[in-house]
Amino acid sequence: MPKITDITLQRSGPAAREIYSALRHRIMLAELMPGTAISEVQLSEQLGVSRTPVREVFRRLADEGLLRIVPQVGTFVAPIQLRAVYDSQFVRETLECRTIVLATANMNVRAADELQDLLTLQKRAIRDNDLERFFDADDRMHTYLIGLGGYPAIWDLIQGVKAQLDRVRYLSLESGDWLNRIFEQHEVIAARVIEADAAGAEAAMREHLQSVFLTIERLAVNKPELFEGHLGQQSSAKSTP
Amino acid sequence: MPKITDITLQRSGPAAREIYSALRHRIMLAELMPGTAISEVQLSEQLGVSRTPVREVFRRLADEGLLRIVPQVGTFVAPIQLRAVYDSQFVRETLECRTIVLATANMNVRAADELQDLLTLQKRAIRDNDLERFFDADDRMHTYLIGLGGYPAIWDLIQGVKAQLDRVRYLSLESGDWLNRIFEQHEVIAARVIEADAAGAEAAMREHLQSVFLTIERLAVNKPELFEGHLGQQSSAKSTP
DNA sequence: ACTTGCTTACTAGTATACAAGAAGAGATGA
DNA sequence: TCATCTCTTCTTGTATACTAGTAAGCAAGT
Repeated sequence: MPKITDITLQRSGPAAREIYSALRHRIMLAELMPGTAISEVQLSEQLGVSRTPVREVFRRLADEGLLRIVPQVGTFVAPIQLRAVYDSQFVRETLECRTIVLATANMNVRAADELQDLLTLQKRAIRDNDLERFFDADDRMHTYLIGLGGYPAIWDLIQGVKAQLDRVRYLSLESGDWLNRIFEQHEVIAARVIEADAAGAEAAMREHLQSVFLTIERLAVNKPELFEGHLGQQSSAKSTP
Repeated sequence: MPKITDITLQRSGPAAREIYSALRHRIMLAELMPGTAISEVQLSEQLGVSRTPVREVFRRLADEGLLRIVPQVGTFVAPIQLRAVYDSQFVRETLECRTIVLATANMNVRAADELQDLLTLQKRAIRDNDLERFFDADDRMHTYLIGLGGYPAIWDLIQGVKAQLDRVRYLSLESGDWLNRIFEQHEVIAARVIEADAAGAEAAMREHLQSVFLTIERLAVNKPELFEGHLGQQSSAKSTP
């Protein structure tokens, strides 16, 4: 006769985790625009759970700067603060430019193959014009390079600050042209790392990150309504559809 | 006849925030040792509130890596992972060495006065042998230098990763000797920044942060029982006193 | 027509109740 | 004496009820 502990295979699963991923995804892809009001009750009913797990998710997203909780008033998708975007860029550039120097020191054949594979993934995503898949492969390449530098956990930290950057990236709807340019930069970075050219790799990485940042800055000028203080008056706030 | 809203002067205040600060403080100062079990019910009764706010605090501290929540088993003060300490050191050194270069470019008379004042605070804390006050003044100096670099928000990020470092610092019970050495390093850093010597300031900062790290590494060797995987079996776990 | 005051509907914060699982104590059997 | 099973008691996860505060809508008075 099996012990009770043996049956614990089909766990109901942490509902909160699912909700977190889903909601975060919707915010990142701007399916939920900045300023949009989100009700705990409404969302919990929509998902068929109670307020408690939804509430925990709200708290976490608020800590990440993606939601803004106003006591006794409501919860809103946070506006994109240009200040935070600049800070994110600074942190990311500083850390990645340092780690890639370390990465060149740990170079080997297997790593070269891995980088080649990641480049191939990106090329295919561009061919299929699949923005989300390209960003995913992009992330994986940066992740791998950071791990190669010897501090894989740094990526989690970058992931956190990168959230504000990525929100704008998705909004900017970068065209195939830009994707190709990003891909070419990735190729240069990979080449420099593979040939263990520390200074060259660092320069290539810095140029790459800064050029991505420029497209973001451009959007900030073209669509200023998405940024800064478009909260406080939630005049244009709409409920979740 | 007064409105109902007029009587609402004595607000109870956000209980969760208070609990967060208090509990975090107790963990940081190692009043609660790694591995210690903390019960939601027990703490909520002790504080005279319900489980809900306590639960939110637990979640946040778990996200920061200070608590470890094991479903259906318990919540424990997280062990200090040497890996995380190394990562923290790397991030902090990388970011602060970059920001201090920027700080030298923004130097002015008022900033020099401020740095002098902060050094005075530290000297007095050492004289009074007040470790906590010294660490506080220490933090304020680093905060100011980062702000002077033009990215004040970066400090919040460093604060987050620094948590793991500070836990060890408090545990190491640095003596007056060490405090004096740290103070001297601060003096050198301030001097280099004031005379706008970017390279010198960066070097001084790097040496400073690495020397602090060395004392931490030393403790990790001397008291290995506080580190790594001392959870899972909470054999030595005690309840909150 | 406009202002003032109150009612109402909605919000997040908190408290409490219930459910599910894990671990240890103790009984029961060999 | 030792192993095994069961039950009690703990834990966190979830659901629901209640409190307090905000803001907008409505109605009465000017």
